[in-house]
Amino acid sequence: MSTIYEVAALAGVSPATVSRVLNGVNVSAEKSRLVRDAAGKLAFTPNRTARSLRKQSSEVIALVIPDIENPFFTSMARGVEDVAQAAGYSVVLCNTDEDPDKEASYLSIAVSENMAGIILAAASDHVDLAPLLRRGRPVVAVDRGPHGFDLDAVMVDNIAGGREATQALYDQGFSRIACITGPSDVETAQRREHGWRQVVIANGGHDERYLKHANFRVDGGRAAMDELLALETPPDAVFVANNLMSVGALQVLFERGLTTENVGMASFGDLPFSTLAPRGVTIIHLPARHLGVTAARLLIERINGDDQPARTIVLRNEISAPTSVGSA
Amino acid sequence: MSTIYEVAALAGVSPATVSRVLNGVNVSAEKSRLVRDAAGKLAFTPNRTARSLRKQSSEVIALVIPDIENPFFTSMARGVEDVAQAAGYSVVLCNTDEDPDKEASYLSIAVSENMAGIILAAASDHVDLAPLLRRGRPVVAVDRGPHGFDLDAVMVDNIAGGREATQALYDQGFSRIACITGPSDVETAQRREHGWRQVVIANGGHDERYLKHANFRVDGGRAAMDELLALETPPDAVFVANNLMSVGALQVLFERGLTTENVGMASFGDLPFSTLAPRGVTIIHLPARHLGVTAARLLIERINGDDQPARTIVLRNEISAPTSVGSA
DNA sequence: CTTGAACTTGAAATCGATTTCTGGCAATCT
DNA sequence: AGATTGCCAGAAATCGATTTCAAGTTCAAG
Repeated sequence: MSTIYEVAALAGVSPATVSRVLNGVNVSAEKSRLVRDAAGKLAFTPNRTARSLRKQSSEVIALVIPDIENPFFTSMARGVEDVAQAAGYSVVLCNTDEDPDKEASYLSIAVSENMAGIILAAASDHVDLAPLLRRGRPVVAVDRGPHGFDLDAVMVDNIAGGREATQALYDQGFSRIACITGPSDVETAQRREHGWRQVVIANGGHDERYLKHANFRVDGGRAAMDELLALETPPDAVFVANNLMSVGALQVLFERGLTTENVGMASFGDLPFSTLAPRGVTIIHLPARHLGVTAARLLIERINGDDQPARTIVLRNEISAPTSVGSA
Repeated sequence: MSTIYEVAALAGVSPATVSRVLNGVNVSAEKSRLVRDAAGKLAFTPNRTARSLRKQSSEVIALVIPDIENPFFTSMARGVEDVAQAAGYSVVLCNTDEDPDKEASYLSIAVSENMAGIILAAASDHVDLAPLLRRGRPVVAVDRGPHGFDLDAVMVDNIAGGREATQALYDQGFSRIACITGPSDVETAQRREHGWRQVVIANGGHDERYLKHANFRVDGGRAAMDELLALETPPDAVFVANNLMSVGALQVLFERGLTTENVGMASFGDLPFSTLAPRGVTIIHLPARHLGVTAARLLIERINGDDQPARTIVLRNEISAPTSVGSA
């Protein structure tokens, strides 16, 4: 690998001039050509580490997500990537596994690697962003809010979604509606549950035994559904607060020979590869890709020096009723 | 953010000593304590960019994959991450979208960011790894082979898998067996097709119109299935060479009111969230996570200086017959 | 003809760590 | 006692780019 010094030597100019040519600063046409020729001949690629050390910033943005195996987040990642790529940034994906320690570690790496900015779907309520912000690194919160920090955020309306989903189940004729939500210290879990609670209370159907907390994964959905069905008076419908738990809940249903006509279901978030999914499930569709696109746009604006007050953007969810229930 | 110089000043020692304490080199207990105290007081984190510039290497490994939205690859990523994490490395995920240019760009970034090593599921047959290898950066090929380079590789047996899947369809009583495979310049696509071809020829059922190339995604599977069903004499079964295309093919089937009893199906690779998937599909299960784990182990051995000749590890696939067809 | 504004260019400082080189000091061996 | 070995720690060089500073040119205005 060649350095700027070797290019300079071959072109017969100073390293400073080579740097200027590379960065498009005023240089005479002739020297510019000399440098380009030399660089081509040596297959020169500037060392990003050195550049980043000097400039105190790199063209990399970090996307920190809690579960890389959840299609919701990979879809979001795609959105981020497409925007970032077009703006000349590369994206590194950091998977925290909902673990605050892993999250802290990745954030600290982001600082010490001089990354240009961070898009964060926070694992914990208690992230410490102070070191990042002190260094002037822009951070955009996505999916999960900016816990006490003054940040741009891109969200969906979790409470409204929880309400709509629950109401839809009542509208379909169910009356004992349970809720399987995520870990109690995760904001999205709290809010979706909150939406459910509002509606069941309004309908006089509130029963605290119908509320289950689980991890946001398939096995969590399974376990919670098992518990619900084991109750003395099991619910006749369930609002499940994320896509993967819905998969788990459906598995349990089918394994017991039940269908969504016996036990109604509404899922917050599209079932992954949903065309393989059973009909009869009400879905709150989340604009996953669009969340990513929007977050990336905001971040890049901030990187480019925009310093207006922090914005929170709430994207709309769409609800789709099940196709067969009601018609059959 | 504080630097090693500030820590040195506060501790009353030289920067060199601070560095030595951080790296566990011989330093007297007393100075060591002074340095630790000072570092703690300043919340000092070493600047990775500077370290990496000097050491000519970082603790980051790049995982380059063609499709981040494919659960096969994210599952592999999880495997890589777990091993890397435990060994003190962080993993950055690079999504090439099967685009050789994006791939080349990410590989070049990997070099110029001094990354410790690369795990590559190559998009194209014609990757140029020479610059990487010249710099002594270890590269491990995963899922797709090392095209002409002398690399460690971790693979599954694509030809055997194609054969088994096709044979299973014959065994289930189907006779006109089509193949939906990936892009013709992707090695895994070629080999899975090759396995299919061997078996259909052996059974005297070869018909070139039954071979379709598509991209490795859901829409590719849809398009190919549409074309197959539009043939004068459509096939009565299909071997689909990857998981996402199987999803697409199944969609088309169901939309036309057909089932896997009318048109048999075998999928190379688990259907994503397969418990939602229809029964009646023969599956070649791929050890996705294990591929990642193995690749990461090999890579870390190389990073640590192992220089035995290149190894190729082939992991076993398992086939599972459909549960309902044949029993029903 | 002089002055200075505008533009190129190179030398050298800089980013923040690691590492080599070297000197000082104490312990060990003749 | 004198020579040798070994350890510790500071000064300075180093990684490879960018950027500041200052010098040298050219050209137009006064």
